[in-house]
Amino acid sequence: MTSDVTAPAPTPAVPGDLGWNLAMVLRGYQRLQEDAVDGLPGGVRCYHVLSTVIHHELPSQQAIGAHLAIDRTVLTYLLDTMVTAALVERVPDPADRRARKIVATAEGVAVLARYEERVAAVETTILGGLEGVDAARLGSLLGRLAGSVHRADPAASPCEAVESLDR
Amino acid sequence: MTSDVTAPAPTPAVPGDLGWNLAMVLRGYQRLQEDAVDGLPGGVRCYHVLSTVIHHELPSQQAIGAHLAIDRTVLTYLLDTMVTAALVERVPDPADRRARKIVATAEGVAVLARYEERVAAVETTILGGLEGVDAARLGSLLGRLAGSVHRADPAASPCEAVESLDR
DNA sequence: TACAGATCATATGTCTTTCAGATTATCTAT
DNA sequence: ATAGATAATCTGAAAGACATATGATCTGTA
Repeated sequence: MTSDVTAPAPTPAVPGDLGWNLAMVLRGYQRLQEDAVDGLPGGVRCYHVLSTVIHHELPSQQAIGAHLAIDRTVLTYLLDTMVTAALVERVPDPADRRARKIVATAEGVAVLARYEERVAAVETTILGGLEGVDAARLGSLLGRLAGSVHRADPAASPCEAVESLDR
Repeated sequence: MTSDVTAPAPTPAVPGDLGWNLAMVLRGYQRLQEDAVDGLPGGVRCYHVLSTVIHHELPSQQAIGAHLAIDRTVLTYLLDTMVTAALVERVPDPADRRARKIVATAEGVAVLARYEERVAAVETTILGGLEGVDAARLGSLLGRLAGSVHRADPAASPCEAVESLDR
């Protein structure tokens, strides 16, 4: 099997394989991630939210939910557990008192840093199925594709909020 | 600390981005696919099952369920709807009368052929965010990675059954 | 100012989906 | 022939997602 891919198989052999491959990889990734975030209240989603809060400073819960495709009603009680765990705080936005900005506590920042190492290890493990250069290539391609998908569907993520960090 | 491997950005900037990218692409894919399989009883999963039945001739429901990560109890009534729709039949395996081999009817084959065009179009659309060569490369890399993930976790898919087609 | 409509977070109830356990029939091995 | 394991099915309980309704607030308009 050579890896020159130009001519022979531009599309996977069977329609649907792309989805199967994506799902397979994502499933393996999530399984490892579940172990990696053990101890975090709220599980994987807590990690996602915490990471989002710290790395993209989104202005409202709604923006976070849209970014992660988490329903607002679900996000409410997910944040409850995170506030209880003292990872984040709900700060009323002075500019818009309906909205609450979610900010990480000092402990939240520390906790995220600790778990990011483990998640990074998970990614390394998953990508370990490919050689270094290919892994990097896949990451890059996937990132570009995700960006295009994200752009193609503004409904999934309100770009206003993300835009500032999107490039 | 140690994640600087070879190139400037082999790993996404933030741990978790890989998962976010995967989820984003998969979500976009599935959304399009849901429209594409409109009219198929049982939705996307029906397509998956039908495709699996026809392309990989697995010996039992259990093998199908493992391959697609569908719970056996769920598969039972999913197959019910497909049998009702005359897409597949449950054929008692003469070699093992506990097991039922799921075979597609002539109509099932025809229906799948029809929908495969639409799903292929979906994949083309999704991959349209990349240029041709890159799309092919991504497909190839993803396939290899999925294979490695699949092999790393024998629990998710009983390899006996799939092995013959897994090349 | 006053009002209407829209928006953010939350609370509540419904509804689908998932999952564990028990059941029946069958296979395998001793 | 008997015991234990396995394939499919059935049942009920638990979890999760989703739509809807509510209270507070913002925006625009007259």
